[in-house]
Amino acid sequence: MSPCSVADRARATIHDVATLSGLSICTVSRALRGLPNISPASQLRVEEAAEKLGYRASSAAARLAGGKTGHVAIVVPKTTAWFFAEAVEAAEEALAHGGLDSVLMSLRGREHVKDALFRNPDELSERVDGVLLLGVNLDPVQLEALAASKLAVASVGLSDVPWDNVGIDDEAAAWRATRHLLDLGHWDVAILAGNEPSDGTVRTAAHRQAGFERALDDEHLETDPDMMVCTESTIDGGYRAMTELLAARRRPAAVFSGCDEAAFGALKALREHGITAPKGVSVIGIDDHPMSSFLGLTTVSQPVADQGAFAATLLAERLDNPELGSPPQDHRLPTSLIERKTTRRARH
Amino acid sequence: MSPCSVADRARATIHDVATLSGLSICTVSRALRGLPNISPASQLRVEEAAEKLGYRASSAAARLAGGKTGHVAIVVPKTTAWFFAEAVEAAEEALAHGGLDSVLMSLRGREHVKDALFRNPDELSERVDGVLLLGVNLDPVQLEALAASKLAVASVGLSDVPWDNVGIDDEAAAWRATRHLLDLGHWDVAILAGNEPSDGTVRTAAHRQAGFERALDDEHLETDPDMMVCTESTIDGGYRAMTELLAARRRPAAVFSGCDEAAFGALKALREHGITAPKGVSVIGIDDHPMSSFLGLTTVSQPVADQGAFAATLLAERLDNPELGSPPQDHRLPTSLIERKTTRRARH
DNA sequence: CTGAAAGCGCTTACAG
DNA sequence: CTGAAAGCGCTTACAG
Repeated sequence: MSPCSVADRARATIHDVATLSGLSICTVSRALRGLPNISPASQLRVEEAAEKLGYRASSAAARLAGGKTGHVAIVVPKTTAWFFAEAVEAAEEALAHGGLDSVLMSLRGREHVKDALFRNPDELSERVDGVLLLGVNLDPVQLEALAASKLAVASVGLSDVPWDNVGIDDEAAAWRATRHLLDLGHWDVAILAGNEPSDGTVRTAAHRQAGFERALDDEHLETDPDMMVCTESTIDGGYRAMTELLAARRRPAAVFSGCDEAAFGALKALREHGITAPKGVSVIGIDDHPMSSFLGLTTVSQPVADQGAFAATLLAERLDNPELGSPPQDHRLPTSLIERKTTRRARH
Repeated sequence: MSPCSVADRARATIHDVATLSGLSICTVSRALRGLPNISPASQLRVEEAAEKLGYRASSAAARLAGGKTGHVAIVVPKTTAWFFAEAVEAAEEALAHGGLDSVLMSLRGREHVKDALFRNPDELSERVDGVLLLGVNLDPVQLEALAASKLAVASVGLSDVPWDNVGIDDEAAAWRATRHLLDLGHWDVAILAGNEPSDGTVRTAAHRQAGFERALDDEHLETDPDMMVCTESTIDGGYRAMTELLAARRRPAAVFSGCDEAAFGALKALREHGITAPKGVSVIGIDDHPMSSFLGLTTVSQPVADQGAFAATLLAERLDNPELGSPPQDHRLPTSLIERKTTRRARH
């Protein structure tokens, strides 16, 4: 029996690479991690030896010795909503590209889970090197605790946050959507606005509502309180909101929904009242949900996968260069109006 | 300055627990892991000391020494499809319950990623203790390599697989759906069948087609080749398939779609031909996609979250008791017919 | 039932 | 530019 047949050859360790390259494990370690102070010749020999042996550092050992886990937590309110599923997928790909494993943590609306995670980030930093927050609404206490921790952080869709963030300009997107309605000659427009706490890191609904109001204001139009209804950002929420609007008040000429899913529900409520868009009323949303093209919903689209990938990349970069002292940035990706079949010109 | 103020107290190690309890770290280690041969008194002292110190074992150290990672890979074709997002969410929750971190790995249809992952499971087992496969189609070579590895494996939605699997009885679900059409008096029924390789671990489409054929056979009806069209299991796939069916052949009285999303596409194609369900034709799907209730689609529902949670639990149990020699089992969860608005009795 | 010792595979100062 | 040594916090035989 050969003592080192391929079959029973164990995984190569840093010692094997050191032996083969004729250098110390210490030098090997430095060479492999791209640290300075290595002669080009040594660098080359190490790389060749590692290559030949198919060497891959043990993340457990590296972590124990160096305090790195090679893992990043992707935290989402839930994975089942389209936006998060899409962003998670793109983020996971970007992180994998950087050699990082993605540990998925879904909050599922259970506040105690969120609190357990963020009240004491030290325990989290035992498990991961960094945290990618996707639309996670942190209260001020959680925000502060996380910012004070040693974890690297990046996020998608948050506001006023002391780390890299990627999102869209929600105010501008809502303005654009409302502007489209106005341009079509609809002056009597309702808004289905989202609900959210006012002291959290997620301010999407507030910004979209602000954009709506600014668009009206541009035309010196007042926002009619009767034409604003708050709702959950779901099909059911939109359905209930639209039903309420139709039941208690007069019919608007157009409806701006803060998100596509609520717009779906609104369309359904309208249909049940014998009103079809765009004939009876024009409807527009924001997001470009996959179902929107199927249903013909006019909307303002946002690049979801891009946001997830971008934020993940920023996080991976910070992790790679911890000394990188560049200040955190807030990136706003472009959105665009997609005209489909639920909006049309008013007939006065 | 107190040398051990709360602020600068480092994380407690096994040594601290040993010191406080007056036992060796070895005994502490055994007690904490629930190994036998510990006196009740020692057990108690260890637990108290650990509790008082807020001790939590370092997973990196445990892994390095013991070869356990405390991580499980959740592998999916993509996270963005409803089914997978839902199953992932439930699986992650169940795994977290068992103290396991979920590492998400999305294949995104890139065969080379799948191959890299499963051709050499040893590298994967460097990163995780177990693998949860959600609807992942392995070819025979990949299947064998994974089965031969030291990784614990469980899956959702696979067939003929040498590890614990959870799914539904696809053949029965399709039979039930088709039976419903037949019971309504529709004898001329078409099928929108899914595409899939015939040598893989995912046999959903084949089983659903078999169920369809058996239902017809029960009535001594032949499956008309003109009434069967293969398609991707997506909205677009269903749309194209239905369009094709309508263009080249006669109009069926009813349509059984192998999945709800394809049924959505079929509905759209029908509408574009001026046909609305259930008036012109009855349409039924399988899945109970979230949009199905919105669209009023009659379907056979399957419990997606339950499947994910169940499989994850089975995996966690195997990981907890590696000596557990019980043979792998195939669990089939119940489905049920949900009548909505796209099917109705035939008028002869 | 319990403990001393070796070792998992790396990284980190520190010396040279 | 390079290496010897210590150590990260556990677990695993082995001995008692």
